[in-house]
Amino acid sequence: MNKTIQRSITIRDIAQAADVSKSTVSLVLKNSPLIKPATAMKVWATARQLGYVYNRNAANLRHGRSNIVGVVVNDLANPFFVELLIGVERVLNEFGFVVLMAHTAENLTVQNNVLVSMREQNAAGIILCPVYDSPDDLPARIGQWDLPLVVVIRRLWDMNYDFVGSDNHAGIYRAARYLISKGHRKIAYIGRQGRSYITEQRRSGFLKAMRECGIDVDEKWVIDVPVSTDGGRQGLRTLLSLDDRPSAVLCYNDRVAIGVLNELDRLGLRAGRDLSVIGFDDIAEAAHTNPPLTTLAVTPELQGELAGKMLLKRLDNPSGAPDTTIIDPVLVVRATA
Amino acid sequence: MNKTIQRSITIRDIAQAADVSKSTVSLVLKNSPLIKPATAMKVWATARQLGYVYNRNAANLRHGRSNIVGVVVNDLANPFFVELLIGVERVLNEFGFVVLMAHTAENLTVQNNVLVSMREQNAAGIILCPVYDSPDDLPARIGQWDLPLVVVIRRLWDMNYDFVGSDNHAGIYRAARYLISKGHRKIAYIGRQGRSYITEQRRSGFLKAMRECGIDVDEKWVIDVPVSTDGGRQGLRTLLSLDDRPSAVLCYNDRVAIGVLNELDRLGLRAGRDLSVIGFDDIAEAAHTNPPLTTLAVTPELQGELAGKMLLKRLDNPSGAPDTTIIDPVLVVRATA
DNA sequence: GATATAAATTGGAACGGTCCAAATTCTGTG
DNA sequence: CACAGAATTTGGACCGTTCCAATTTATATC
Repeated sequence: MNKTIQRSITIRDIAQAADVSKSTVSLVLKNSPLIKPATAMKVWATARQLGYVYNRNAANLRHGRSNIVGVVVNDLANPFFVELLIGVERVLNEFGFVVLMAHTAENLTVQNNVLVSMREQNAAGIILCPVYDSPDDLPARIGQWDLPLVVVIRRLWDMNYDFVGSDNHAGIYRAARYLISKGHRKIAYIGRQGRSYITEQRRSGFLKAMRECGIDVDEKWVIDVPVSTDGGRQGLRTLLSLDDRPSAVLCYNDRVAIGVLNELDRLGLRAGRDLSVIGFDDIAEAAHTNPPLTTLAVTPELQGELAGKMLLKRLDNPSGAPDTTIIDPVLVVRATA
Repeated sequence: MNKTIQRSITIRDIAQAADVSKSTVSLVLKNSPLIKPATAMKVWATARQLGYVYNRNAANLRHGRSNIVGVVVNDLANPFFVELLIGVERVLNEFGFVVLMAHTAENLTVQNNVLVSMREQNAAGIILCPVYDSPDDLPARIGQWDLPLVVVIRRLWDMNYDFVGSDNHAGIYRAARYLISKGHRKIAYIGRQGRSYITEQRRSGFLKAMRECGIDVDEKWVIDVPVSTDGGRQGLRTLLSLDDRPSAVLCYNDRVAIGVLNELDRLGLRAGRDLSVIGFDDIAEAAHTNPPLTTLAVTPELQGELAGKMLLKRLDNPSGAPDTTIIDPVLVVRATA
């Protein structure tokens, strides 16, 4: 065991061994065209031979930017965000960036800490899905930090920032119209507890479709639950306890819908036959529920990729006007509606 | 718009403004007891006032260690790993570390790149769930990099490293015994395609239970599939196409089991009545499948926490003997068996 | 009030790269 | 062969912190 404390190999060591200057080595490492190929070869060889490891810390310190991108996500328990994360990660990796991941669990304090931490870490940029009750000026504040930012999925009331997300209003509207076209009139909506832009958008999409078709909405059929499978179960129980039961239910997202499906099954009812159910997101698992879930596809992984690319563009051009990409949800009809 | 390029505020700026030396400021920032409280107050105040941001890059460069921990995970499409990740992240965060996340998608090349990248990033340590066909000397190689490492979930044949995982052999064995005790004799096992320590362990747990009970295993009932919902579906179809069908099926993990459940439902069969099904992992979603899945609970989130803590311990004591924690799977009986 | 000791503070040298302006070595041309 | 211009290479300052040894200041003791 050679247990001497070994100072790590630096650019200088290579320089000495290869008989060039450290500047040359530096240039070689970044594949500069200034260097004569023969020299480059020689340097690479000795670098490899000495077991050199590039020190990004030192590099970052000097030129003031890093290859770290912070990604903050709030609910990894929801596969939607995981798929998003996968997309982001793939794109960023491809372009030589590395992902500093943080999970806020919908906690505002954690979110703040995490953002500060990423700033200290000298992140090149941030991809953020804000906690539901984030202050409206959050993006502006991050902007003042000179930290390029792309907001994903959850738009705040303020909209002056790069954004990738889906058209929540149009999505739910489309699903509602579909149900109506199938002859449903007694349609319930299980929404999210709490106020936010996205929550309002979805609810209003539902209400608009109903209004347009001249269908009265019994307010008992519009309920709010926590966004989780348990929320879905609980929502369904509430609806089934009514004297006048709906014949179809539109859910805030797939997680909620899966809870609904589960509760239905428990009660010996069959989704699609006894009650139509539609979700939102089309997470991977929606194709494998029993019965398979009819839902609105918003391609989370693609959204992740788009967000990654938008950030890269922003890094190239920090001062351009804010960009926005909105995915139009596609209704995927499976077995539940 | 004040658009002058602003050099960022450094420790020196604070020093000047607060009329102390930069060394003092440095000491204050790390809450050194050497500093007189009054001075510390003053320094903190000016730091806040100037909008100072700590530069971890510089700090890391100087003292040679960072607060970054690399977490490499291979299959985020499997909620098991996500839950693990959540656990890891929470613990590390609590202790001031930050997670550099990487997703290898079971690709050995990606895994290598990612590890190199983390090394360049000067990570304090690594938590790694190795790609299935990782070379056996991978942990040793990382050890030579002087990079503290905790391997999770997937043990290689070599075992000389910190490890957190579950007892795969005992888990499947227990499930098999349970099925047998329920009167099943025609039990199938849907395993994983490819060889690895963990794959062998599970299969042998199954075979051992059968042997012990003097039950012949029809080799047509022991099949291998890709680990995915589709793998599960495909496996079930294969089994149902046999002249002699099994009455129960043990699955490599919950994802596979969910595929089985889905295919059963599609065929109008009911898991638990027409065919008993048991999974492995007890991912959150197992409680919400239709019908709810009987499975082996291995508490992935807890395993993540344990792995995080083990790494922290290793950072404290780099030269101690390798540590191992094995979770004993608990059979959670729901509706499918 | 002098002295010994403890408590606070400080300047300067690292850490390992990148950047820049200047120096050196090559080319091709007359 | 001299020389301009291009192609390569190079030394030294610098990025923002921490570490260390040394210095200054405060406190206790006689």
